[in-house]
Amino acid sequence: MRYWLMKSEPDEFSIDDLARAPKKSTAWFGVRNYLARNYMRDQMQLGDRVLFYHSSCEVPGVAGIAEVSKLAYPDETQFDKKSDYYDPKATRDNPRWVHVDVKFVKKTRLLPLSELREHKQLAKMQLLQRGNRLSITPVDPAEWKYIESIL
DNA sequence: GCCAACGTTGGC
DNA sequence: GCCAACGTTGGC
Repeated sequence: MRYWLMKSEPDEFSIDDLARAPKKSTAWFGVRNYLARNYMRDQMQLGDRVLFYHSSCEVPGVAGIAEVSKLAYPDETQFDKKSDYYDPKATRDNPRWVHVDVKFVKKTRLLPLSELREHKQLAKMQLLQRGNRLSITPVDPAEWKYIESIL
């Protein structure tokens, strides 16, 4: 089992939205970065644990825990001309973008980015590296364990 | 709203 | 295949 961090803008979709969603799960649609896509497509397994991270908001940080509940499959929004995520180069025969489903596990206290940065045990987290913009990053098992201990 | 960092695009 | 220009992300 692997561990991940996935960013979502809470104005768009928050941990509370996930808790309220049908079956408490959602398709993680809209990822348009190849590395993030490849993590979902090639590495995510059912039951993998996910730090649900709120980004681009007043206090960015970890807001809850989720798990991978469905393996990668094509992202419907790439075919939808009305969608912000429409990709004219994607076809149903040759889809370019896939995503997993994630399911609510629990809401946690908000663990702010600023606090994550204070812990030297987390200094190597990919999220905290300079210039990191990737919306999906792997989390080291030791980092995961440490974060659980301070949540 | 600013801007650093980084990914993507497209001309050559 | 290089790389400048451009667009996007996301913290501040």
